[in-house]
Amino acid sequence: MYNLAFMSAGKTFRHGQILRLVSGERIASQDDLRRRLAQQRLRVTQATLSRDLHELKLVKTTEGYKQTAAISEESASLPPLARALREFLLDVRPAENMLVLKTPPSGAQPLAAAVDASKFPEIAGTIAGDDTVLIITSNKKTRISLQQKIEALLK
Amino acid sequence: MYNLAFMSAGKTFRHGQILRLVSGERIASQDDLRRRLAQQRLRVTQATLSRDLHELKLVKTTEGYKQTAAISEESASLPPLARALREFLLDVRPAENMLVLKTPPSGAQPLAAAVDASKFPEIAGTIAGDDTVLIITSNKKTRISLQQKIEALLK
DNA sequence: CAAGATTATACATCTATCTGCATAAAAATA
DNA sequence: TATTTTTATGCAGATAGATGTATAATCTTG
Repeated sequence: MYNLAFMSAGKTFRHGQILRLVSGERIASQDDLRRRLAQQRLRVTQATLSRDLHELKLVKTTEGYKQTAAISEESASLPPLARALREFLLDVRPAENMLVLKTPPSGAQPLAAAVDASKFPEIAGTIAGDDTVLIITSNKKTRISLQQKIEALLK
Repeated sequence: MYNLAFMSAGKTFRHGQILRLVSGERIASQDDLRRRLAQQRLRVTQATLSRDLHELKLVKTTEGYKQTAAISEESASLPPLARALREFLLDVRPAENMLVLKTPPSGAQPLAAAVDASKFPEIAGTIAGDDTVLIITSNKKTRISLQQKIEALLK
């Protein structure tokens, strides 16, 4: 069965198609976009597209919806830190003025990105491998402060 | 020993704590595990732990719940640490609660994998670049202890 | 084998996410 | 400004995942 509103191709795929469409042609309105997507059997309502465009940080220009060139790559859509922690964090290991976060394989980079984006004043820098994120703080006290904040996000 | 008083969180973090617990002590039953987790504020029922252990592919042995043979084989397929050290280690550089291992180009990743597999209790985490492995320990004393063990393996 | 201990699971609940519908809010246009 | 077009959002229903309860199934031990 295809797309009966709920179990369809999924939001992620739709987002990809939206990005493809807006980069290739002039999409003048959300209803325009709705019609173009419907042509490839992606049937959703304008309300959903309003939310999609917001999540994708697309803005309306005279050339139709476009990515904000400057911001397009990075800050586009990092999940909030609490979310990343819930998804990736396996263990927290304090070590003097550092904090080691353990993740499943391949989890360290996305978690580190979320940590970086949160811009904690305690953090001097982070380094991530495959399953390990190393957070460096200026001293032990700041590490404790940071650790408390991170632990608070887990509940 | 790492974290003492910890928080309640999602399934991922609980899984990480379960792995940490079973690798460090004998967990004889699911109720045992439940009690140990409860000590760090992770309160779940035996039913949930039954599901967790299945997802983590932990099996009950006379030594308590442990990783399966499949994963044991994988870690067994890694060269023993002593061998990796002899093959790759160029220099050992202590730095407070850290130990920096220098290797020839491309030597850091395999050496770090061997270090990880050895599961030293002193190690909070490791991060490897191309010719440098950074090992984080909880404090200077544990770093000294680890350093002695590693240097002993070189003889 | 029987009794107790341990583990697995069917079912219901709770929560989070996604979506459509209806409509409010805002923007564009006449 | 009034009307029309476009976009945003409150609300409710659907779905999926996680978990507790109760209980069934299995294992251990005497």
